[in-house]
Formats: sequence, structure tokens, C-alpha cells
Amino acid sequence: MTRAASLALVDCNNFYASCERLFRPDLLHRAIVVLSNNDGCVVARSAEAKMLGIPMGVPLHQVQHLIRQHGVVLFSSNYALYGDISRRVMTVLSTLAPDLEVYSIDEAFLDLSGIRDIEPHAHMIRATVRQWTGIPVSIGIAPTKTLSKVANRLAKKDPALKGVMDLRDSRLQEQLLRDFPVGDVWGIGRRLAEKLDVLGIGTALQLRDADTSLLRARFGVVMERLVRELRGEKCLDLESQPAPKQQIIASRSFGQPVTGLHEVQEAVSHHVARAAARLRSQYSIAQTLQIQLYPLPFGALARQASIQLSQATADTSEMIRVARQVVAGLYQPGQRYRKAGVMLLDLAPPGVRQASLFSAPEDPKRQQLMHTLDGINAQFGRAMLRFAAEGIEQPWAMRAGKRSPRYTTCWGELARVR
DNA sequence: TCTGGGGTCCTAGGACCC
DNA sequence: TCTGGGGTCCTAGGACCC
Repeated sequence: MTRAASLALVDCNNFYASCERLFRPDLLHRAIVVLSNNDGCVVARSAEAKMLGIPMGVPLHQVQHLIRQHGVVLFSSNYALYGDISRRVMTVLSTLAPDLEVYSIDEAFLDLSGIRDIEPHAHMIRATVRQWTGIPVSIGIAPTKTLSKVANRLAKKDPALKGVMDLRDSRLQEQLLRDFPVGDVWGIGRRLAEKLDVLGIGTALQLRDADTSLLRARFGVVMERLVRELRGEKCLDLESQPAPKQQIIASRSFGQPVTGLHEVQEAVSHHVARAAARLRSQYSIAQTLQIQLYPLPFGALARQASIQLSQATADTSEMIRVARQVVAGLYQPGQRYRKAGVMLLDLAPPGVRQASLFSAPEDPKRQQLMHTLDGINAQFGRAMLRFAAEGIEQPWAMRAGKRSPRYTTCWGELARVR
């Protein structure tokens, strides 16, 4: 029996539905469903709702008959609440393992190396989270992240396991992967499952034992990593420090279709403000602003524009000023819009190269670039002053510029100090 | 008629440079 | 008319995740 490094995936059961239930204990055994913004789609279901055959992500109108027939209780989503409860769960978990990675609002990978009796420990984790937060969780234990995902799924499926599945044993892996549909493997979506099916690969075991180089050639490096992980070879590390976002998106569907330019501009301005706030909270500035307007009917191509800001910034009013102009350009009178979105790209810091150029010193493009770098420097200086004023430790440092006689390469880089 | 809001990584192809 | 190699950067789009 081979026993490798031990990783656990802790996943909250029916998370949003469980959160709502905390405040409605009378709904303990009732079918309940949580809806997306504007109450459009089903985004979470209690076990009872799953049993009724209400699928994940389905538009509400498609299951209205089931809802009425079985008296399913509906909730609008309350992300502030779910975020708060998630933080409590993660805090509890962090006291029960040497290291953890918060993977999503309802999942965390735990490093359990150094813990001797892992299975009893996992049961203890499960009971503690339940007792301290009220949230039920399932735990999958395995040598790699991908296998721990498999284990977690099995833990959820078989009640006899009491919420914990230990998949460290390689013979057990072989046995259980045999019946595990390849489409349920982490990283295999609908498209890939279809393509694998054509190759005669229908189970996780067949995928695990397939020819690596063939898969690599056909599907790329992501697939190769996935296959190796299924074999118990660790390719994905635990990332306990959350990396700063590389792009920030803020978008919303309108409750009703919108036609007026002013209304669209107001909505976009609001999204810009939300995105910029998130940008500042990770101490970043953005160089590129992207605006998307989604017309009706559903599925119609979005109108979009991408704008390089004259200098990278995190300033809300400057971004809103630019965004309003862009919206005016994209907007078509008489068109009905269902959704608007904003995306911030080319974020810095940390460690993001801002620009590079190989050109003669008099090249106007180089002048432009130097101007941009000056802009970054200025932003950076102001940020530092603000940190100092607020007594915050200065988290970033900056480097810029590099020259050679004939040509000049310039680049700016904001690097993390610690 | 009614259809969420975030994110990530990878690849292909074109522009551009020496 | 045919004729180069090697490289970077950017963008769009596809696939996936929760």
C-alpha cells in the first residue's frame, strides 16, 4: 500500500442553500433554491431540490412547474451573507491544518502533512466546522488536488462515508476511478468530455492510463498535468497566498431592457466604481479599460471597446470620465440592452511589466512610453504618500528604465517587496 | 416571453522588429 | 516572380472552474 503526501479538499455542502438555512431552521428538510441576480437562474439547491431534478444553472421559468408542484422555497441571492459565512468557515479551517488554500467561496485545500491519523482528523474537522459555523462540509483526502476533488465527490455521494473519503491508497484509486465518469473529473468540461469520448475514453481510469504524449499533442499542457495528477503525481501546488487579480470584472444584467444612453452610462459608471474599488483594495492600478454592452436578443454579439488609459490609474472619476465617452461611442439609439459590463486589464503591481519597446531614442512611441512610465511613477509616489499617511506598511517597490547606445528598451516594473 | 457574475489559463494568428 | 529566420507582443477566442 502506497501512501503519498496528503491533501484534503474541504467543500461546503450546497453552500448558499446551507447559508440561508442557518437563519431558517424550519426549512431543514425542505427543498430550497437560491437564485441569481434579478432572480433569473438557479445557482444553488438543497439536497431535496436536487432530488426533484432541478438542475444547476437552469433559468427559473424552465422549472416553475416543479417549484409550484412541490412547494420549493425560493431565495434571492445574498452574497454579502455568503461571503461573511465563508470567512468564518475558512477561519475555523485555518486553525485545524498547518496550511490552506482558499480555492473558492465554499472550498479550501488543506495541507495535512505531518498529521498522523488523517482520517480521524478529517472527521474532527468536519464536526468542528459544523459545530462552530453550522455549515455541513464534505472532505476528500488524496495525494494530489485532482484526486482530492474526486475523493470529495465520492464523499458527497455515499452517505456511508459520513462525509469523509480517504483516497490515498493506490489500489482504491484504481478501483474507484474505473466507475468515475471522465466528465466529472476536475478540468474536464462538456466539450472535452465529448472529444475524449470519441477516443474511447469514458472513465477517469481510462484517462489516467491513456497515452500522455498523444493527449498532450491533442489537448495541450493542461490536459497533461491533469492526467499526471490522476496518477498521483503532484503538478498543482497548494497556493496559500492569494495572488492579486490579473483582471477585474464588474457586470450586471439589467432587470428590464434598457434603451436610453443616459441609463446605460449610469450603469457603466456604477460598474466602473465597483471595479475601481476592488482594484484599490489590492493596491493595483489599471492601464486598460474595457466596456461591453450586450444587446437583445440573448446571444447577439456584444459591442465592446478596449481603451488604453493615458496613464495607469485607480482613480474612479478619471475612469468614469473615459467610460462615459466610450459608452457614447458604442451606444446605438433605439437598441435595447440587456446587460453592461466593465473590465480592468493590464493591472500593476505586482511584478507586471507595463510596456517594453526596442526603438531609437527619438522614436515618438518611445516618448509615449516614457510618458506612461512617468505616469506610473507619479501614481506610485502618491500611493506611497497615502500609505505613509495612513500608517500602512509600504508593500511595493518600483523599477523602471534600461538603455543601450543605439536602441532603447524601456520597461516599468512594480515588484512586491515581501 | 422568461437566460448570473465572476475568474483562470492556453493557443493561434497577425503585426512588427532585427 | 520568388525569396528568410527568429523572435516578441498583442488580441481574440476557446475551454474550464465556482
